[in-house]
Amino acid sequence: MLIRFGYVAMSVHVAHASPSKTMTATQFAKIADREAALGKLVRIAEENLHNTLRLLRHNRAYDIHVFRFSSKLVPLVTHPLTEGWDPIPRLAEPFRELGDYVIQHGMRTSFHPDHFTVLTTPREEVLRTSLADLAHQVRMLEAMGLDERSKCNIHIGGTYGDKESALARFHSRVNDLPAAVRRRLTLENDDKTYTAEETLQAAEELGLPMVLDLHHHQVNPGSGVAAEELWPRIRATWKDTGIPPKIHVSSPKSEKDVRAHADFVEPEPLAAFLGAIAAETPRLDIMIEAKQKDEALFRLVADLAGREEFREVDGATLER
DNA sequence: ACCTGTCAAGTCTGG
DNA sequence: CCAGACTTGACAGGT
Repeated sequence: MLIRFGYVAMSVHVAHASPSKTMTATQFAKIADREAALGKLVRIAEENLHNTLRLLRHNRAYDIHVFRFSSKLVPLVTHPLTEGWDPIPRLAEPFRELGDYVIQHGMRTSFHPDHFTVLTTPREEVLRTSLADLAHQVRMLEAMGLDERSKCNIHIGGTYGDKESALARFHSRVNDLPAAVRRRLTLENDDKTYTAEETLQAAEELGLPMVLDLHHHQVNPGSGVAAEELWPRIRATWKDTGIPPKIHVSSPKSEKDVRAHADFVEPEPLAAFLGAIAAETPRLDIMIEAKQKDEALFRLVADLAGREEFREVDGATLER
């Protein structure tokens, strides 16, 4: 099994490289000249895109092939204050440059909208903004020239006191999505509401790939079925995508606060999981969600690479 | 340069 | 019906 590792949005090693700089809505509203205010947002977005490219170069230097873009690359883009504003044409060049770099170096990239994107919502307005968010992220991937192997990963959402009807809404809303959006979706089990089993069932029914989050499964295990038992079905959801299955790993911050992310990743549970699935899984991509970002990646890879069962292929790729 | 309260956004719980 | 928790990087305003 070939395993690649990646991290989320920002690096603890590359200084002053935030890809999520922003402006508050209050500040935006204070600027009388709307064109000037929008121009400022474009400048911030350019800086975010530039910093993202710096991060990709850093990733390349350390053999990191998996990366999640910040969901805040373009500030306030789906805010009501900027209604009717379309900054993507103005940002075509930096987006294209990012995408070219990703393609040139064979990287796997994705987006993961914030928890305000909820397709299960009964509220019309929330659904509208959720769809706008998704559409925006897909447009950014398109502006980068990245094909449908670059995904947008979402959770199913809330229950509103009735999981059955929430799931029914989820199904019909996914089916109503524009094809270009739907084909980019992946579904992830969450840490409170929709278990890995429930998420898997929805993914199978909708024909979407499922991202298994091992930490979420640990704190929201449902019936308690082991992740490796679900794995053959989860793996099967990736069959026709042209990309390896992806999982998320992180560790509880503390016993008191098990859902929060720790600085680093405990290697042991992951090593055990990988041992259980290695035989049936030729390739796997692992997204590390730890506070110490790429440093957590380096430590985890070093730990695993030191074990007998693993062989280091490059700085962020292992063979098991 | 550094500190602290605040920030666009949703959902859920509890009062 | 409303306040607070959840969670998080960065802003904004102050020293």
